Amino acid sequence: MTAATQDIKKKVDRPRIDIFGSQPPQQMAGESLGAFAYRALRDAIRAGRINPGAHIRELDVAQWLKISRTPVREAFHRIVADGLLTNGPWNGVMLAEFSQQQLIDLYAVRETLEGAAAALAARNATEAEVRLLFNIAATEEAEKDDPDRLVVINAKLHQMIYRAAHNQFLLQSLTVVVDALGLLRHSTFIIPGSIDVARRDHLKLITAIQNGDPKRAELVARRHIRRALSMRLELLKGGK
Amino acid sequence: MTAATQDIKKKVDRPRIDIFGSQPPQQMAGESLGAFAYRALRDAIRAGRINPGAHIRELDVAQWLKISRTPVREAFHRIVADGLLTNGPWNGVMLAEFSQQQLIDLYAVRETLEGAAAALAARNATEAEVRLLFNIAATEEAEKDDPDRLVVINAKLHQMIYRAAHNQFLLQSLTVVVDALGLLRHSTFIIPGSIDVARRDHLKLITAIQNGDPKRAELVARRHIRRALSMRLELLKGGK
DNA sequence: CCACTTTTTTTAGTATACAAATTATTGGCG
DNA sequence: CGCCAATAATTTGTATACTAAAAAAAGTGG
Repeated sequence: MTAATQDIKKKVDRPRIDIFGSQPPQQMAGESLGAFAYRALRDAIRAGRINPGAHIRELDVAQWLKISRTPVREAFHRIVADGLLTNGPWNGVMLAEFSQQQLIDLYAVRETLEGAAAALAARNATEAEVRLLFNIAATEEAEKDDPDRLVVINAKLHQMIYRAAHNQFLLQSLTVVVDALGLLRHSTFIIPGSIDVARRDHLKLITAIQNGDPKRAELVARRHIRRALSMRLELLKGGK
Repeated sequence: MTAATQDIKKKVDRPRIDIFGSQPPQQMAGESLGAFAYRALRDAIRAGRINPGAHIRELDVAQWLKISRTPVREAFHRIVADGLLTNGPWNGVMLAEFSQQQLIDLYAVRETLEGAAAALAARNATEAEVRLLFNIAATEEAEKDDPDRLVVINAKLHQMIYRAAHNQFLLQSLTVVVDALGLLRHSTFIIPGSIDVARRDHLKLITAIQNGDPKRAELVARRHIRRALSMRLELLKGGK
């Protein structure tokens, strides 16, 4: 081991998670504590209440949720498997954070899978599903001035396309990738004009699906994701 | 809930796993018991020592490995996340088994991802990696009469291509899919002629990668997987 | 004041005891 | 004999106590 490596290993600081003053969610009926802890942690992560790189301690989470460590550990393992948590340089888990290269790689996988989903949706979507897609697109149009809400609608739209592909494994793989990307704090919708571009992409994509045109659907979907990546990178360049 | 559904739920038989008379593996140095249990279970699954659909009990596994239930549960959760174990119709886990449609879906995802991996490998593979690929192909040629060994070599070759793509997330997604397919008992190499076809595919694929031709690499890879699926389905038709 | 060692504290790993839920068994009753 | 209820046995879910390992803090000698 080189001296430099040792230095790195010694100098890592592991800020304690500060974010657990917030109200914990409540356990739903028929939900095991393990599932509850899993949901609570994922929600906290999605909501951006945990800093990337922070050391997340079993006991802190257990006390936050007022349960024992056992179900918390279960939740930890599941989320590590999801790729949202990762084993830190020390022993214990931390919130994953991605380098720029990792971001590019992640988007490459997403482009591939979204393309496949779009093509499959063009083949397999039912009429009802197509109608639902247009409904969501209409909502998007209606809410075009509320970026926060658009993020949710956008996620729902994509999720619906994955469903329309009628392939559970594709859905699963895509969910993993998209969840990982959900770790990124700021939405790209704050970039001027990006909202309109995305909306036009969505309409073209849904139309291709309606027409049963897999080739075109795949093309549009892939271009849509490539655009999303370039916007993401632009955000990064401009000081996070 | 319909009457039929109830019937199904009541009539499921849940054979106990019988397979645990075998010698358990040994814990490696520096390996936690949780990791040990994970490895032991995965090995048992890969080796086909567990029947699909059998109810796998925490206590049985714990006693088999002579450890407590706690690390066994950890292993269970991880393998469930991998998709190799699944929650049975009752409460508890069982070895996953796929319907024909699920098989087709799984291969569809694999085709997409393998195609992407091949294309990326054509772009990103280093000279050393290409050399290694040709080495493995040579081994394949040398061992062409030993189907059992070929299964291993084949897996190694594909794994090497995934690596050569230099995209950790693609590698991850592919590993999940390929592992799930590894649950299928019999290799398609027992089909006469399949070995030669596969070998030719591999050579074409590696050559395309060497030439830095992503388009062709993707095409060859996708065709290779489609062929693998049709052989798999043929096996299924012929009475498992 | 700094490098190094020792002690203390913290944290994750594991075992076990117990609770809750589910499944199997038994014993009636028509 | 078959169906249902009541009870017993099994199995998973959760909490807690303990162990081992790692990190932080406090000493110690230069």
